[in-house]
Amino acid sequence: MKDTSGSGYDFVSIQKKWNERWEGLSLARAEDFSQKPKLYALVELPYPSGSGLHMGHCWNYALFDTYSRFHRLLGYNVLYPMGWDAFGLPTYNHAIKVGKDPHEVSAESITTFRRQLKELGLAFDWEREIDSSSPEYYKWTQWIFVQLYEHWYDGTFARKDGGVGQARPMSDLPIPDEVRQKGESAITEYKDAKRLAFKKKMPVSWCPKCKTGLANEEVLGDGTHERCGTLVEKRDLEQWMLRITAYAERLLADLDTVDFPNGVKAAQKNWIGKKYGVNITYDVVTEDGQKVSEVTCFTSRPETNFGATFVVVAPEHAILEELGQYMDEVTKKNVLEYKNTSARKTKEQREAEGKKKTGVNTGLYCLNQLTGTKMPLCVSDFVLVDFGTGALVGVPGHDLRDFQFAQVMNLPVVRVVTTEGGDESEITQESQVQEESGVMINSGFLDGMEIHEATTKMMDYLEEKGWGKKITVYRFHDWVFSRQHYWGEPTPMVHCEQCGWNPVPMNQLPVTLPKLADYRMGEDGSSPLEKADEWIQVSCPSCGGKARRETDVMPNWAGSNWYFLRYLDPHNKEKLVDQTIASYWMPVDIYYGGQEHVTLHLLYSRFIYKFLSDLGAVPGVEPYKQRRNHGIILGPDNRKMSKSWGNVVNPDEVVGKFGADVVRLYLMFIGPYESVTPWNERSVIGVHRFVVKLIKKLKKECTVVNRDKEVGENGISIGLSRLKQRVRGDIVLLKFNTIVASFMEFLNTYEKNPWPYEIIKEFLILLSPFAPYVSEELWEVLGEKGSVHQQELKIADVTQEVHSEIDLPVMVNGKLRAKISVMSNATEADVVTLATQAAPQYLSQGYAKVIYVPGKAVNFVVR
RNA sequence: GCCGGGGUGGUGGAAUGGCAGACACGGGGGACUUAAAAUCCCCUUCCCAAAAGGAGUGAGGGUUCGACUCCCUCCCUCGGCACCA
Repeated sequence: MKDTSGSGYDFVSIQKKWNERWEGLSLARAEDFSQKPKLYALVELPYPSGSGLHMGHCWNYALFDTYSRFHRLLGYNVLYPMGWDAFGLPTYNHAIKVGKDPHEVSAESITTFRRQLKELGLAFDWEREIDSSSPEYYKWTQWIFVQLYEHWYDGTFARKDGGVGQARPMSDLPIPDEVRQKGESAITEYKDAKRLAFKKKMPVSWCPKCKTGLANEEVLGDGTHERCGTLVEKRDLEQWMLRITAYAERLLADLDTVDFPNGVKAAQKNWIGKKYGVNITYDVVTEDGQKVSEVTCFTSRPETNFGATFVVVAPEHAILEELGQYMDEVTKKNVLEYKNTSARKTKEQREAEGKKKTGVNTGLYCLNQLTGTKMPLCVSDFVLVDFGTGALVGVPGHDLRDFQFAQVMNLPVVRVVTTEGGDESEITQESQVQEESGVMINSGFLDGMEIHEATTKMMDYLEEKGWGKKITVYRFHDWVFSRQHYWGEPTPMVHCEQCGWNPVPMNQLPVTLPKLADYRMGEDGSSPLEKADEWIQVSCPSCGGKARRETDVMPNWAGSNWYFLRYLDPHNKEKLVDQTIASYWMPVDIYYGGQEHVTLHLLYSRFIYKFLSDLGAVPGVEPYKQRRNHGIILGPDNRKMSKSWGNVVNPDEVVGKFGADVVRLYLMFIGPYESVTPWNERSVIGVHRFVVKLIKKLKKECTVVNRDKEVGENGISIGLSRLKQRVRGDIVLLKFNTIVASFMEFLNTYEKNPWPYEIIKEFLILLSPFAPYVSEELWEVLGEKGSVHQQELKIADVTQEVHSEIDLPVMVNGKLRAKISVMSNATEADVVTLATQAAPQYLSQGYAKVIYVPGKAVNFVVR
């Protein structure tokens, strides 16, 4: 395809020539504090993998390269940066596979990526390039961690911006007297329980293939690791955790202030899963009524509590151990066995069980204060230990799952809500279980009330009596922030036998990742850094005694949480980012990235930004003003591109075959920016034809061009001004596909017309963000000096548009019957007269009414 | 089950209250050529032999002079969440 057809399009030498010439021009340099309006356009930074750039990257970056270039032409100070999310599992796994040092593998991949991006003609501000795995960068990732460790969340603190809740230094943490009285270790324990970064032993998801713990967000709905597809297990591990749940309320509320797609907002709300309800505490009693403990149940529907007949706790619930002493030996054994069996159940087994609940009775009871009855206390794995309190109060008459459990366990069912029509019959089957509507009965002071009205009444009542406490619970959890592998930021913490955990002092950051002879993971899941003896041994920052470094590293999200801030001030040695520079550029005006990051990166980085905002380190409270998700480019066979399908389209190959401009234009033309569309080489050829035709036409026009030729008010001039309007309107909406169509339409329409010099010049400026090489080449052919990319794009105001002759549809009762040709500013009377003549056969009986919408249509209403 | 997208020719897709199918692919016919490739011209939603005409944007109803577009009911499909109390 390399100019074999005599097309005059030798893209190889054109690209080579301009890549060299552009090198010194800094076409994409963003200037801090420029008087021009700023535009921060951000694309997700890639993790550089061994296989090179994939088509999805190209799509993502080419579209926003065009967006950025276009705004530069309009006079914006545009920041469009690029960097490398080089830490993390993909690079690490690849290094292990090829048996090299991850440092080396990562550097090689970055070199490939950078070359490929440049060959696509992407104009990034390379002076701001960052690498999350470089010590200069991860010094600040570690600094953020230390700050989290050194802060606690005050949920009642009145913020400057009028909101409530803020992170505050540990030194401001009030220590309650009862804690103080217990002494130093109690105070330390109390403090540790409040920190935003804290260590906790807990069951975490564990990937047996990657041999590391995972955050809940990294485990897919089917229970597999989102990176490698392996079924995850649960393991008890000591992990560093980040208290993201402290920010739940603000993460939810501030969604209303940003321009994100509905789906993204909904997914984040779903993920956070806020629920309002009440925690009711019940006395646990033995058969003969002796109180032995208490259990707290969360419920969002307390109004049905007169119908509560049992309490169920999760098999892992801590209370069971304590209650063991009050159970007989057989019961105790049953409970333990049940716990072990359910721990071994896979997700599939649970799903297969479906409605068929399982459980055991503890022989103990909970006292229902409302009815004075003793409710059996049971154990079942349909109760989740990590939602609410891990215990629930069963109302089998009005909750389907409770009913199913009652059936299996032979527990009584009491009706407290009537079905439609006032049905008060006994509930004996699932279909009778009423959850959403009805009137209260058998419920004392609630009788006669509509069910939802009774909810608040009951909450108030329980609180008044001191039996319950209103509470908001969240579905999501604190963020597991430790990984037992090598290729990540070392966690900047030191453990001393005497003083416990201490953060590495600021002046000793970064804690650099040591090189290892063998950087593979231990078979037992131990961190590879355990092998770095010298590195581990340090003196305690607090007492100077012997201490050990933390050997777990941070997850791959750690570096990408805040990377968009480092682009602003990439070489700052004193601070993460200079406040005044950040105030100039932030927030990110538009952020374009993948749907898969919605509850991962996008939520995490909003959390970290809010924390940094609490520290006063960054302006505002939200990092991204506008977010758009890109779609997916499928293989030509309509399946997801994958090596196993053999349907991967390699960017190097297509750029080599068609040239960068054609690939860029095709990526825009392929469909809407968020669509899921197959790659179609036939369609690439369509775009190639357009480019060749354009070059042919313009080269011809350039040689016959007469610089004095009048532009005048001819068709092509009006056509070009309309094209400009369309391009400008569509680029704001990211409708790149229709823009390319408009360019094609323009060429088709005016292919036979002469193109005056001024028209060619303006056309090339308009085209330059879309096809940077071709337009620059033709700019030179035209005899222009300088770069087409440094010109100013002038777009006239819509109102100044010249009136011209247009086709106007003539409709009768909304049906198209004729067309007339009128001036776009013609008077209604003239239009109606013309229209009447155009469709006489439909108007012979006269008409009742005429509606004229200038420029759109004229419609006669005939009755 | 809940939440969020989407459903338009043979295909990717245009049109967000005013000419349905822009633009492109594919297909058909023709020109050029010894031939092929490339290129150029014409046709290409469906029904009817054609014209005239009619039907038509997942289905049904509604609002409107006028609906792919707005409202209601339903179906299908993709994505997120889900034994979440």
